[in-house]
Amino acid sequence: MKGKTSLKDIAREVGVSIPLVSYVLSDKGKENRVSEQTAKRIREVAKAMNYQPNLNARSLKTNRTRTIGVIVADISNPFFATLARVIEDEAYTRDYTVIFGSSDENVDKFDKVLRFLQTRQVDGFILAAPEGSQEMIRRLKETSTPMVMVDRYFRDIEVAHVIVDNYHASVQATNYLIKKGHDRIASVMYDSQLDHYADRRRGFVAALQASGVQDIEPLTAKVGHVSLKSDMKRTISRLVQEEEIRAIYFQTNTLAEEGLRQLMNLGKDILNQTDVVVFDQNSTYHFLENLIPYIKQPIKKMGQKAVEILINQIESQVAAPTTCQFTTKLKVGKKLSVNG
Amino acid sequence: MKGKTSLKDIAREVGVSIPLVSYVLSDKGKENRVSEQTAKRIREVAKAMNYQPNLNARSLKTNRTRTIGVIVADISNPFFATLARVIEDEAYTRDYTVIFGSSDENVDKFDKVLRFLQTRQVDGFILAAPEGSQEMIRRLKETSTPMVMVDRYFRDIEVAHVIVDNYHASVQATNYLIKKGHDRIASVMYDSQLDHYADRRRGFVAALQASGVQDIEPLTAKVGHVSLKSDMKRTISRLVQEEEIRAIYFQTNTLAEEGLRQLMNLGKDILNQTDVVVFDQNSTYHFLENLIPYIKQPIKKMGQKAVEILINQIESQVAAPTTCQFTTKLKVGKKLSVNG
DNA sequence: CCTCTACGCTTAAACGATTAAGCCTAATCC
DNA sequence: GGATTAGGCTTAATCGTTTAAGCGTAGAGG
Repeated sequence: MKGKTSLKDIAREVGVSIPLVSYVLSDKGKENRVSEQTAKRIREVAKAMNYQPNLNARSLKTNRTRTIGVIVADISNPFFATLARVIEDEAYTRDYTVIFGSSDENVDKFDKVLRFLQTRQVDGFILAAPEGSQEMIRRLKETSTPMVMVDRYFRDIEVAHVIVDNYHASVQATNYLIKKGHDRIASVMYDSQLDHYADRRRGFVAALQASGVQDIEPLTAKVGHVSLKSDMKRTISRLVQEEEIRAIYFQTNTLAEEGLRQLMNLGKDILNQTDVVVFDQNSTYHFLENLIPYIKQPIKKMGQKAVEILINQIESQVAAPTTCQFTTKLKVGKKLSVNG
Repeated sequence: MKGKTSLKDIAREVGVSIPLVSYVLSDKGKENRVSEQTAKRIREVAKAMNYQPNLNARSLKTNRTRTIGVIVADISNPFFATLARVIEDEAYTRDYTVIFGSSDENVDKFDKVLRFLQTRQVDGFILAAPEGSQEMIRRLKETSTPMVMVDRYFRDIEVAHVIVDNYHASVQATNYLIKKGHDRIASVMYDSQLDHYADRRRGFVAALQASGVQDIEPLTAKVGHVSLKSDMKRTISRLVQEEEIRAIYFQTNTLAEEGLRQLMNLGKDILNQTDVVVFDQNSTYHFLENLIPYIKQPIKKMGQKAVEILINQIESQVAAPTTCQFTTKLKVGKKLSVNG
């Protein structure tokens, strides 16, 4: 990356001062009364020398980097990978750069990445915050750092966020299983205090209660993030073998992925007998789309909206937190009988 | 992001000059004979004021940003998402930041992203270059920009790269199908000039020839990137229905995903009768891992190695292109008969 | 003929950091 | 006791860019 040409080089070549070159190349020639002749010459030389502005240097002066920091749970998780792609595209078209970080749902790591990105002078954040990160979000808010929360939010902190209507999504999912004739429906969720999970849980409970189910506790199962595999194994075994449940609503795609694996382990008969609904599609069962109904989130719109809101905050000091809640769709394909 | 504290603020607070603060906070106090007393005071104040260095400003002086640019085909593709995650982790532990960009296998977009990242003063690149990008790679090489190519490489440009032994991987995959008793084996690949695809093709051809197959042309099928869906539909129809082939080796995961979908469309009987091998695992059939044998690439090692090589180049001007070729494994699970 | 304005440019200062060089005082050396 | 050295700091320059302010010259206006 050596021998990059700077304004100085161009100025020397053309025989003018540095600011003049700066004016011309940032299209402020007119306001600064640069003669068209000189301007033309400067542009020519700049092109010939393949001038690329040093955005870091510019940032120093302008105090704006046109860079946004995005922290998600795990960039290799399909949901976040897709979201990341959308954010990247949207940001690039607006001439912003994106720096990603993964928190692994861990507060300390989240904090570390956050600070790291701040050190990089990002103009703002798009965050899928982990459980227990309220303090950091408050800290950001106090310093009026532009930010938008995605996927998650904290009910008691007023921050711009882009989410889906998790409550009604869960109602949709649960009702689907009810209408399929199941009277005993289980739901597997993460053991987490995050509000969007609580919303999903409430939706599930409400739908069951509306259908007359009373004793809901044994139908819900919580698994840990780090102990996912072992917890899921125990959970599926309990639900399917002990409780003999044949309808499960997995509240995230990672849960479904592991859950389906465990269902398979119990044999294809059980797998085929069990009706499953999943929150969020996942390419995991993409080519079996017909098989697993799923709650479809408008990821593309969510990502674009998040970028839009964030950049509005950054560029015009919009203080009022903008909130955006999208509705989901339950996608049900024709069930291709695997027993065919 | 306002009210950030700078060296100046600390200096004023402590009552010393800016450089003194700089020396202390960058652990160069000793060399510069700062008294332990002053140093202590500076550290205290820095902490109290929550000082975070402005890495952009530092970069301006040091001419190093500790940032690397990573351009892949599509960050939402599982292979690249996983690779991205590995690169991110490895970079973070080395105190480097990563900026990602997707090229969509499109040269113009690749060039655009490349220039964009250069503008951001990245110290070097990790690139999965698209077809036809030789010119840009050469340009980077001429300016001695540190870089490592991953997944792909150009046979005629000497650049550090981290790839797998594509030739032997293909031999493995093809031999697997041969050993399963198939005498007519097809392979679907992208219609691309990229050398790693050529290597895969050669492996396939060589394995077939070694087993005595002569007329290989009708057994190979090329599909386009943009016209993937329609091409695949036609291809699968030709191979499976006209040629009555029941063994297919898909040379990438995206090909397999679409190919399997098309196979499904032909009915589950055909899907079940057809033996498939895929280059690279994909969470698409992750929970059906038992079903589809795949060529496993050591993504984690590849990503780590790429970062390592790149940072070596950046930090010690290692000019000699380092090359790293990993071997793959054919992963075959027990075939779970889908027919029950 | 003197002043004013327009024009086309330059100088200067700043952003936040790094790094070389210099200055002053007090202690050490022979 | 004069020179040297060590210690503890400051000044100055610089990275590439932006932006405000200033400075000549020439033509217009009175």
